[in-house]
Amino acid sequence: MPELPEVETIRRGLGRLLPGKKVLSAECLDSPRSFPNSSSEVDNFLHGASVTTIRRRAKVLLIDFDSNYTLVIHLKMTGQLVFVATDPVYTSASEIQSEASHEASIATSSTDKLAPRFGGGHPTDSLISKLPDRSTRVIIKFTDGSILYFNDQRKFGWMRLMPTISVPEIDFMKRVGPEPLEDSFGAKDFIERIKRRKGTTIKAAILDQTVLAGVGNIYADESLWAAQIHPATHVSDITDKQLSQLLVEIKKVMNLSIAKGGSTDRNYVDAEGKKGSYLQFANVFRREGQPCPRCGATIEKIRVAGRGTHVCPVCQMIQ
DNA sequence: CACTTGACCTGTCCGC
DNA sequence: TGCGGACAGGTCAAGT
Repeated sequence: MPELPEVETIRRGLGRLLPGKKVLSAECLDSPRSFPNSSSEVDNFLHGASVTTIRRRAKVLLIDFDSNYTLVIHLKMTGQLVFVATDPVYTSASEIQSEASHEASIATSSTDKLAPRFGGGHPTDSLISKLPDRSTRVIIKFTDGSILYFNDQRKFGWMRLMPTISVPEIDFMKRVGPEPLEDSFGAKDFIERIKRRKGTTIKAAILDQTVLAGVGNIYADESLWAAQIHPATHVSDITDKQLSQLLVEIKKVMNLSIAKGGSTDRNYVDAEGKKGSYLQFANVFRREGQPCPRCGATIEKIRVAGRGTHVCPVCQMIQ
């Protein structure tokens, strides 16, 4: 769930909302799991610090403070970061809620199967007014009365406060591959990296974060469909030309998703509590039993690389 | 060493 | 209607 396009959407939202805000307090409701820093670290480097910039690397969000500390956040599958402007600008929160409601009604009108839902089925507009809820893990309050909620149903997500200068030293940061949307990342580099995983399937290879950053299950299935490559194809059986096309499709699919505010499958929302609409444009993901938009064959759901995998059995032929 | 599987969690959905 | 169990997937640790 949050994959690169979702995390990027959140980054852009928080980038509009947070810079300049000064932290009043930070509270972890399931301490220390979701936010294991010591209270002295939080007191010394978060309380009273102001947000400078919001960055993203792979699926990791980075909130920098003028204390030269950074909140490193991984949302894993069900994590949310939702910003709520309470008093003194209560009206702006209301505007956000009505926008979210509008978008949710559009999304719901597409197909029942894809109608995004939230927890127990609450519409998005009720989310903000009901926070905190039982999925809330961390509450960060700012001096102007606004609040940032870190929610995570499944408790896989986490945040850590650490010196900004130490962020690149995190194991994950050292190992993670290049950003697929960087212009400087091209076919040659992609092909070479994929071929390091020649003993496995192409889906496992593009899901490997050390090969390429940010691809998760949704965009793996969608880009492989677009490139007409069966997800279970062994890397050694794919031509350079096909890999080159696959990179084109990965970039296309991710850019489209960012433009649509990401994918809301079950509970992803952006920084303002809004759902993403990309799944309305998905060709295979969660569309098993429906006709392939390209050839009309019935889309199947199979298991590849330990994941539920959506594939057209006709036009994504194993080579 | 390369690769695969299981664990971490909780809410939802399906079948009995 | 209630309940058990399968399933969802990002990442790391453990197993093959």
